[in-house]
Amino acid sequence: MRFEEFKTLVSNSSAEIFEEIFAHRSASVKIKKAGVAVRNLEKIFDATLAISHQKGFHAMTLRDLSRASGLSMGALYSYFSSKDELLDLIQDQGRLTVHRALAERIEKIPGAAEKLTEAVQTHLYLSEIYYRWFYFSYMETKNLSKEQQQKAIESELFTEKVFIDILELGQREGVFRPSDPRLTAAAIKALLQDWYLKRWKYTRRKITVEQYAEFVLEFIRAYIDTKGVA
Amino acid sequence: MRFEEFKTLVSNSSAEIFEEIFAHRSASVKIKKAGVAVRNLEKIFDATLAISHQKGFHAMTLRDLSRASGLSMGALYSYFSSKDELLDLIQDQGRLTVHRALAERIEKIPGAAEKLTEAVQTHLYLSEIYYRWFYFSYMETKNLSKEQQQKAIESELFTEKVFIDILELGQREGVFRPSDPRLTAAAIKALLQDWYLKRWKYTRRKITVEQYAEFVLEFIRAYIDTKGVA
DNA sequence: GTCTATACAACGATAGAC
DNA sequence: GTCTATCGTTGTATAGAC
Repeated sequence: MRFEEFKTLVSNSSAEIFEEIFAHRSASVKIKKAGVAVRNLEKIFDATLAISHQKGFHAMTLRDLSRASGLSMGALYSYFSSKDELLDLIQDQGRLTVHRALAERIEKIPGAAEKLTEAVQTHLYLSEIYYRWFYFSYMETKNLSKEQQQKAIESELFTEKVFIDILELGQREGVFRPSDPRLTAAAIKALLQDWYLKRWKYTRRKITVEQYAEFVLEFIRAYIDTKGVA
Repeated sequence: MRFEEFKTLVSNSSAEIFEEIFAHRSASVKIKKAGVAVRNLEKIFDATLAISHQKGFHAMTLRDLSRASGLSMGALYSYFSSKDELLDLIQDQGRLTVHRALAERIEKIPGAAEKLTEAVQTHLYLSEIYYRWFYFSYMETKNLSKEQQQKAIESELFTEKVFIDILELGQREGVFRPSDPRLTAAAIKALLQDWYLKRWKYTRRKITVEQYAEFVLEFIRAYIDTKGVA
């Protein structure tokens, strides 16, 4: 699938995200009017991701956030009860969005080789669209509470499991040669994560996400395919 | 080379590190006696890396550092003039140590295939020994001054260049098949960095650094070698 | 629902005794 | 060379007017 096509698919469901936070976290969000709450939650999340991308969540002050979001300090506290809770809110929401998109797209596809292509593309395309969240999620893990850190670890292992399952299926099918699925899946994840962790490098070199996806797939296939490189 | 052998080679030159900081940065370090300064600089660096590993440099307070290093707040300021300068000090020192070790070991070796093995092993072994510094360096990049961020980018590109040169040499030699050296080098770096970024995962799975080095080399060779997998 | 004004704790940094 | 005591600032969070 082409990136442009994927993008329109995702952006259609993107508006629902903030309505979902509002519905799920009404305990924290003290605002009653859904319209107002949804609009401001989006402003707050965007501003938080933007500032944290520059200098990190911990270095972002609530005065920074107030300025960037256009809401006063007092108003901010109508949407979360502490700075740490804001961190949790963003993490939870991001994971929900990403896992859902990943799981939905892969289970439909039959055949290990085709699943692998789909999974790699979906992960890269998603991280291209939500790249600030992916970066944020990676870099702020150690600032989380123990409970939330556990969720982050589970999330890492969940994504890895998707690839382990595909690799094992392919070995049973005979299209992938025998190798340690866990080490290979870990390597695949490392290659996928480099796309958003080193975004400055790929942007500078004018590599598109489609070109990178193509390269990563060739790189992986050279190692796992039973036949040689095409 | 085996990791244990590498370790003894490096640890012999490891004691000189802090004497070198003391010599190079006497403008910041106000202490006159070399013996005292070297001993305390080591305590300060170790404590900073340990605390930052847990909760990040920005979240580490100087009271934390005082407690962990065993020096008072006042004494700390005899070794650096601000918290930001401490960050620079550690970054500079780490880069110096790593670049020197990397360059020294690779230029001696003839032949692209052998250079590649040596470079991968050296990078992984170094990051195993100085893993807290590697992790620190990666995660704290965006907390640096613009000037220091530039140095971090140059450092990333320097390491990558080592691999680009090896790949191009191998293509001229005819032992590596034609491919984009920059994309391949970026992928190699991603695999090397995963070792210290996801240390918890590999520790949990009881993967040793030698096993990981072996795996990474096989993974890379499958893509770049002219002949198939051995 | 949003604002301004403010409380209060914790921070980096320094002065001066020893 | 290191300590304790303290300064001024900045951070998160809240109270109460509108």
